[in-house]
Amino acid sequence: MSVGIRDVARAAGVSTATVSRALGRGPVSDALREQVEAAVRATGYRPNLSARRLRSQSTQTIGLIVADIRNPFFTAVSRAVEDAAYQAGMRVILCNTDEDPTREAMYLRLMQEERVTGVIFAPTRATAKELRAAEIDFPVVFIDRAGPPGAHDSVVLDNAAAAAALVDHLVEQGFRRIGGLFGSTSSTAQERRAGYEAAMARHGLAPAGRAVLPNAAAAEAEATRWLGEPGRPEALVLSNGLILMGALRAARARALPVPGALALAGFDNEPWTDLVDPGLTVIEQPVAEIGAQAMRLLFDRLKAPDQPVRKVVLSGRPVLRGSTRRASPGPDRA
Amino acid sequence: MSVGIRDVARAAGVSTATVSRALGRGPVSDALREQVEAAVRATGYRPNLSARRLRSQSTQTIGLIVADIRNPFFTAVSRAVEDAAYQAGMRVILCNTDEDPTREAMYLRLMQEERVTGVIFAPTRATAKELRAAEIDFPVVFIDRAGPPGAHDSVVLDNAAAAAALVDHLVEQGFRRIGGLFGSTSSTAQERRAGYEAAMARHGLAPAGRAVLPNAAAAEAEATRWLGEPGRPEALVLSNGLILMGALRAARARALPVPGALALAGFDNEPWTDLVDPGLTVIEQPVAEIGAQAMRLLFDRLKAPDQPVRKVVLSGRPVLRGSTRRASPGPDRA
DNA sequence: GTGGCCACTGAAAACGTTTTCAGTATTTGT
DNA sequence: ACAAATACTGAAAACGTTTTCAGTGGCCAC
Repeated sequence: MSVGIRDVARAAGVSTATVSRALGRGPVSDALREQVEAAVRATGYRPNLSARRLRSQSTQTIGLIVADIRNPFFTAVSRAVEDAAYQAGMRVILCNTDEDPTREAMYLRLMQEERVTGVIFAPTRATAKELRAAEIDFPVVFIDRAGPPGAHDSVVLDNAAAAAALVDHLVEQGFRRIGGLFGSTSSTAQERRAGYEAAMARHGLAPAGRAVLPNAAAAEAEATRWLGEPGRPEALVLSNGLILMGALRAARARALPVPGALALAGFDNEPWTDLVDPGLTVIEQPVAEIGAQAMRLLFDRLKAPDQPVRKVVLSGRPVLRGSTRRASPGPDRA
Repeated sequence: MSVGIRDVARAAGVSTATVSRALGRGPVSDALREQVEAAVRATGYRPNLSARRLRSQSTQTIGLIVADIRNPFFTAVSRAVEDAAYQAGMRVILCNTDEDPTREAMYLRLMQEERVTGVIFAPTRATAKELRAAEIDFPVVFIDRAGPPGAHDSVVLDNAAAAAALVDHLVEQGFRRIGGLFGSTSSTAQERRAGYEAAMARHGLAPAGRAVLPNAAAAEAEATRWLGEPGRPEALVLSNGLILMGALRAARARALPVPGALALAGFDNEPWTDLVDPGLTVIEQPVAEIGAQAMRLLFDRLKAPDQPVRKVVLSGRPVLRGSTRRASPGPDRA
């Protein structure tokens, strides 16, 4: 049926071992190597990767486990990861957890069965906390979100600083009643909330943070509710692109002019954020860099399994747009 | 080192064959099945999928080859495909071709080596044309784009009708000098262009279509150039979401009010298209349905390899928004 | 009581490679 | 010129499963 290495060996008049070596990097004379290559062309041979993986005990496969590939942040990161992986001759298995710890556990088990070389993982807080390196047979690099210090390599944003930068900017623009809407499932959202609260405190303002499921629908619902309450915030900090979108929809639904009645500042410099009117002030994350760094951490870990755990912290870049423009001429400098 | 089926067999006091059957669906007595399950728990056994695939000659893996996962259309489709695949106990290998036939060929070869069960593929025109079923060992379902009739199963939009609907709408709104910007690499963009030209002809209008690489940057550059020319169009039809975004940026760059000086109508009802001002008129594609249908076609084909080739044609849903609102009070009804 | 069937089980082969091991021919060192 | 190292090669083992094949024992029908 399918042509195997035996057929190539027969066609080339050599042993299967020689064919294997000619295709790999074993020592083979130039003459035989050419014979083998000719035989490969003649037979149309394609190696069977399942067999190769089994015998060589090296799957050349990495798992990429994220919340939802439809979140543009993860889309971009995944593209970067895949590019790096294919370039290194590895495959990627992509899994969407929808922020569900049960599915996370299921996919981690699947990764075990796949005998993956390593995993890049954006875990929920629940899983990040309990995932001990001892339970799994492959290195894990946390991405976007970190676990307890020292457990796994990770590449994250300086979330607290980024959130604080947004608050500082809002305060500087004259806003005072600044609320925050943060994802409920990730450590990253928590850090952003902490950064927000610290900055508010530093300015002598009362923080008002709320947690929502990190998707646009939940964020819109919560924001719409909030904006209907008395004493509603005059500015909002939103902990990711989906929540930012939800908040913008809520402002539209409540017919609140931005930034006149409500200023918005969020995360993720998605392509549409400068197309809306006004443009949205956001923290731009270095998405490609995050993916590439994660792969680098993973490769380094594979090369040196016992080196100390590393945490790469990248900085966000504030992109200031109209959604946070000064509310009033800002007189209260005294 | 790692615990294998032999260890489980030893722990359970049975043969490896019995373990395999107990875990699969072979006939095993209840007593032994329980022993095996206990042994699995005790040893922490996880089957090795590489070995399983090799022996069973069934990889339970499908390839998904698209232009770029960062195109929201493909993002959404891929999520649907992956959900269906995992639900059926299959893995997905995702590949980005960037519309490059060389990369397409490379990934198709990779799919051969993976011995995938099937492939879902959004090919460039070049590859779609030359990909004969004889050359490959697995069924292929074309998605979003079709090849020559009868070669492969496919699920596509009724592109010509959708593009014509946009033209009809624009004409009805009083626009006459309607241009079109279409992707240069896919059969789908070509069909949309054909639909556009047919509709223009039907209305007695002169078509003015141009082709660009289907990405936002290229589209913006071309549109900006076009809008600077004398006799520039007063409306544009854009063949996908990226090109639509590029055109909107071009309008902004040229400071042309939409729809006052330029109406825009495009494809892909992405979340941001109703957040910009004015909202963008688009054809909404049933993205989840496309992914699900592709999987269904693939499974059907696997069950009945010799059934006639099928082509599923889905309809787009026009979503009319402000970007195509009547230019003038539309007096010329006579 | 015996033949036949059924339900279950284990030994061993098989999947398609890579890798080990042992060997041969050739080259190098002295 | 000879020992030793080097460069290459093939036979066979190994990777961890599933599947085939050949039972074994129990049960039923006669």
